Amino acid sequence: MALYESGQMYLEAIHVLSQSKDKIRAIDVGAYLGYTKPSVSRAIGLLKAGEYITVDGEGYITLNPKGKEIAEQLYERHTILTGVLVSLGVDEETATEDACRIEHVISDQSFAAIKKQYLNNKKQ
Amino acid sequence: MALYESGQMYLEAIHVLSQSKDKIRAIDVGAYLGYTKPSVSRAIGLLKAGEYITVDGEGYITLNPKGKEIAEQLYERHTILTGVLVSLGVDEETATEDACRIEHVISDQSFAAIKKQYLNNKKQ
DNA sequence: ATACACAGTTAGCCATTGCTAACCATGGTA
DNA sequence: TACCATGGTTAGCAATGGCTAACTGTGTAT
Repeated sequence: MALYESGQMYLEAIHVLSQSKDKIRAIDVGAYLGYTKPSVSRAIGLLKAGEYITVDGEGYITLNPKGKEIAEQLYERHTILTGVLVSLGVDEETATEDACRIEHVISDQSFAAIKKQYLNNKKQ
Repeated sequence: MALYESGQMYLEAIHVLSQSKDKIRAIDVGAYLGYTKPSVSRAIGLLKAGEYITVDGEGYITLNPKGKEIAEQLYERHTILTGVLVSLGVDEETATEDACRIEHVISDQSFAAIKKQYLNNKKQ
């Protein structure tokens, strides 16, 4: 089961939400991403089928190890990329939006290079 | 008439090809992008309808001012982003691939910030 | 009990953008 | 003339991923 950009967004959203709430349902994810219930419902179904998440009898969503790994990786990309852009003078909102799109298309190699440089700069 | 990511790719391809050839046809664009004739045919039709390009009676394609501006802007992004990644140690091929995807999703503000930083670094 | 609100699902539409199959038109060559 | 290569078009399929409309189920409040 392939995971597309859209699926990654949902995983990341669940991860972010779980940092401030302990019970997350589809409706929360939809509110966070600005998507409608049916869109979320389908996406959640696909992620469940792919074993990226578990949805309990009450509709509460948790990330499986597989999903969590992806979500955390994306979130790290998001954080670092936003940090890089902000450090270059880009405003927070724009930086976040751009990071959100770039995180899905950049290669591991390029991200690693950017991260290394960013952390080095920060130290000094 | 809206111009989507795909349309931008075609404009950029036409621009790049016109730096080494003076007569460009749909078939050349397809070969460059790795797309089939029907895909290119439709895309060219849309770009023509949107007045981004002109196609003469023999099928030769030229960028209109409107299309040229977009193509040049994208090409600049491509060049700079590739340069940035390479300067961070990313290999040429990966850098180009990533630049190709990032150039379509990054904001003007973020790109300007990256460009400024890159040119400054280069000078020293 | 009836009614309403809230969460979720199902069915099905639409856009973008690639593809294959199959066709047309033009030009060169046996 | 007959054939074939080349370039382009048309028709229609598929995947991703939003959307609306309309339904189900459950719990609360009048």
